[in-house]
Amino acid sequence: MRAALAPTSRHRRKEARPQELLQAALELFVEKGYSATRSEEVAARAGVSKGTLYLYFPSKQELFKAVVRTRLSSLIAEGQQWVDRFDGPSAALLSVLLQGWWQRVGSTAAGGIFKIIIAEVRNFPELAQFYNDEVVVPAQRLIAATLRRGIARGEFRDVPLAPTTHTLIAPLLFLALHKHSIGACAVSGPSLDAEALIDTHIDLMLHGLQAAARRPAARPGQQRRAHA
Amino acid sequence: MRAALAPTSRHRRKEARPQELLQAALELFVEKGYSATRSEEVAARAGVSKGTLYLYFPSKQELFKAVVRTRLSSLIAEGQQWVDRFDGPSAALLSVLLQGWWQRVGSTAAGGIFKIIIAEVRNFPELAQFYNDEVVVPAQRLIAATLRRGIARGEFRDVPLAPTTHTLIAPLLFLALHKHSIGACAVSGPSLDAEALIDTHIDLMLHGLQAAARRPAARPGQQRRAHA
Amino acid sequence: MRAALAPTSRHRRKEARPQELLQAALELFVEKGYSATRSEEVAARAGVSKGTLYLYFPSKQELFKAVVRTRLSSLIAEGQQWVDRFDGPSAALLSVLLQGWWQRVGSTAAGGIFKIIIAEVRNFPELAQFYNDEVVVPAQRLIAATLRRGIARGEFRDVPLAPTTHTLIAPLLFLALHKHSIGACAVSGPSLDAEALIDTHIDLMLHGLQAAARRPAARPGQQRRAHA
Amino acid sequence: MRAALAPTSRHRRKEARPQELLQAALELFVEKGYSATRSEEVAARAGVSKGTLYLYFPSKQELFKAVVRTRLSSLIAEGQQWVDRFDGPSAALLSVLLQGWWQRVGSTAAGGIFKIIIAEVRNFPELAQFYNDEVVVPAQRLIAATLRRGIARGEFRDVPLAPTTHTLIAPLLFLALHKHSIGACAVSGPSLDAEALIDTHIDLMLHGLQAAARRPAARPGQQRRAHA
DNA sequence: CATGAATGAGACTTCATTCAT
DNA sequence: TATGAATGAAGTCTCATTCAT
Repeated sequence: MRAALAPTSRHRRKEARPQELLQAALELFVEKGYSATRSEEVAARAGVSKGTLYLYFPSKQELFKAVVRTRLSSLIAEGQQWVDRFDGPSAALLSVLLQGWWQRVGSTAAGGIFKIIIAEVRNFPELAQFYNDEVVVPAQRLIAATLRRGIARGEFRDVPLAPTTHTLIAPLLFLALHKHSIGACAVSGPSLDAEALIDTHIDLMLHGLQAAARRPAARPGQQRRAHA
Repeated sequence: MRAALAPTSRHRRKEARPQELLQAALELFVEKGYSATRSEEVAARAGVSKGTLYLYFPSKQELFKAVVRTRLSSLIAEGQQWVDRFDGPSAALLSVLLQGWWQRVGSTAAGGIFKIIIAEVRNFPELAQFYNDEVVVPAQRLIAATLRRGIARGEFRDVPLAPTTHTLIAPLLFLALHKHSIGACAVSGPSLDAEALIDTHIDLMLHGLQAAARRPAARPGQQRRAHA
Repeated sequence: MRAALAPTSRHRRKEARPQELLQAALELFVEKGYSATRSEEVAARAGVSKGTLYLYFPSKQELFKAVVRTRLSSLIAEGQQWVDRFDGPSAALLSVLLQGWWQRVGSTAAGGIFKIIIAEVRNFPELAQFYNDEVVVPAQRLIAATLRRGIARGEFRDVPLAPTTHTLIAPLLFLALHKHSIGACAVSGPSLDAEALIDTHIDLMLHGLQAAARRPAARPGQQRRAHA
Repeated sequence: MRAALAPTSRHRRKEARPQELLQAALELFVEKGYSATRSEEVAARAGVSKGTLYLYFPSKQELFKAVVRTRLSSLIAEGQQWVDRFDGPSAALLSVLLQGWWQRVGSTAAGGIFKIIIAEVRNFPELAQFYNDEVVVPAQRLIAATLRRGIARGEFRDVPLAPTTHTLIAPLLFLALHKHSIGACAVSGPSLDAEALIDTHIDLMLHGLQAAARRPAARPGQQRRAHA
């Protein structure tokens, strides 16, 4: 089934184990939260026994940290490359970044990591610094760079960077949070239409950001979708 | 016999107990989360024994629901009255609502309730419905009513209500979430300036909402504070 | 309302309290058993507060002993008088005793005391001797005397006294036990028809006891009721 | 690898655990009753820790149900086979059934189960239905089938089935009840001679049941033992 | 006498982690 | 390497009993 040089299925399994365990752990941590996830359940979902989990990760805490490490770091670098290479209106760049984040992160399982962080970081102090350095700072740098670019090119008003970054990111993060908490419950409340929400958000933001004179220009999300 | 005199210390304690317990519970739930808070610890912080807690609240879950009712439901009802009675520009009303929410909820311990909901609602399905009925729906009604008012009076563009409500609320909620999770950790990262952030958010929103022709009018947050 | 010399209603209440508490305790002990009965519930059923119960009985155990003492002793003496005075066929005497026991004891709340004894005597060692001396021995004496009378008069076969006494009594006691345990549950099983059962039992017993030659004589239960 | 050799001590223990736990549970339930037995104590008597008990039985209630199934249900099924296959006088069959019940159930620890049911079934409604379906109904079917057989073959009088079944069973059950309650206490009262009592009971019952013409026939208990 | 708020030992059950196999 | 039986600390909730009023 596999080429002669490929490792035996046994070896392959052995090498794949950590990834399988990390995937199972991510899913369960997102579903139930860190504390409420039982290590036996992680092992079971990865198709191994409880003892095997402890062969690869010395404790539940370390397993959690490994999940965070493997799932968040690569996502940041990719975005930074977009910003560095982009050559077009800043409004379009901002739109691409936010839309892209939702498609590649927010709407996937990885989006649930934010819920875990919000929920349990305070009971898990060493994670706080790690998450701040590894995720918060680089992500804010990304958005701030884009805003600075727009202001410098005269496309955006001269807004304060940090708070604006927050207002830009928060609704998206919040959407991911919602998706993995109340949104995951069978509640007869109003369900969020993520796509519409993101379009509206971007539209609103660009309205707010753009200098009065140029406002009619470049609003990429607008062509595809009218605000129902 | 006890007539108009101050109640005995025993009686005074008895009447104060529920509030003391609710306060202790709120603090601990916000600090540690719902599951991670031990009921004995709530009792201890209120200065009573484990058993006494159960004299006033039949279970940990009911204790939590009582906290939500005391600290959120009642304020939302109050806000609805504001909206019903308000007589002035919708921009001012929106600004008052958002600023007021931060001062009375977001910046206080009650703001931590959102973290708890986000974090644990999925493991306690009964809470999902309770929170949805008691908080989510009334709060969205509040904001939507305000937007509808502005649109009807020609002050706001004809934006879609639900997504706009989300973009208006999310950054504030997110701020509260941050304050009680990463923001509560002793991390050397960038700390959020909540006041500046809210001002910027409101400014940005009003820019985005207001009809082009009238934009220069009524932006209450703007007079008092320049965007740092 | 009461004669002038009668104590005030307050005093009357005070004197009636122990009886009211004992009555409430009997009912609840029979319903739930000793351990499962909460002392607050006993107090509530007697219309007083928890503290008051402890004014009259120093502990739940003493309350239980008081219930047993006041409810079992008088029942025995009454039966003995019947035996001493009876003047007729022994079959009729036996029938009267067994029927009478069911009507005056087994079918009433007092019948539940046997359940309590069976259930809890082993966790309550000092009660064992008391119950044996006060109830078991006198009751067996009663039945044995009747059998001895029948044998002496040539009405009954020469059966062994102790075992026969047991076979005579057990089904009735068992009926009482059943009434207060499984019989009190809403179970779709076969419910016992106590009257029919007692008639059949007496019939069977007299058939078994009576000397072969005389069997057709005196079977009191038989006239009134055919065996369905 | 372990082939036909004896299992390792670890494996041997694992297979024996459920039986050890059931035995310990039976003993303690009979000694103290269901509620008064602490699960940790059951584990300790079986030589394991608290947690291990829950590895094999999901709750105290399920543990109890397993005890009933192991010690009563299986024996009743066995008895039914006896009845179906038996080829001889019904008096002998009845005698075998009652004597067998005493030897295999009544005189063993399993006889104490009836005490538990009597004592606590009312506080555990789920157990009522379980016990009724699992024990009461099958056991009554067993005896009723035997009576019906005797009546059909002209060996027994045409007695009513349900009440007769009760009179047949009750003294045995009562004997078991006594043995595990008052009989288990160090009381200087008259102790029951179970063997004699059962012989007498069977003798009495067969006298009562058998048709007048045939009474002298087949009374198996009679040859071995005179009524002391 | 009477009350009922308060206590705290103790019950059942869960689950991260260890370790003999 | 892999297993899964075993452990025991910890969590929620109950209830007999006390005692200030």
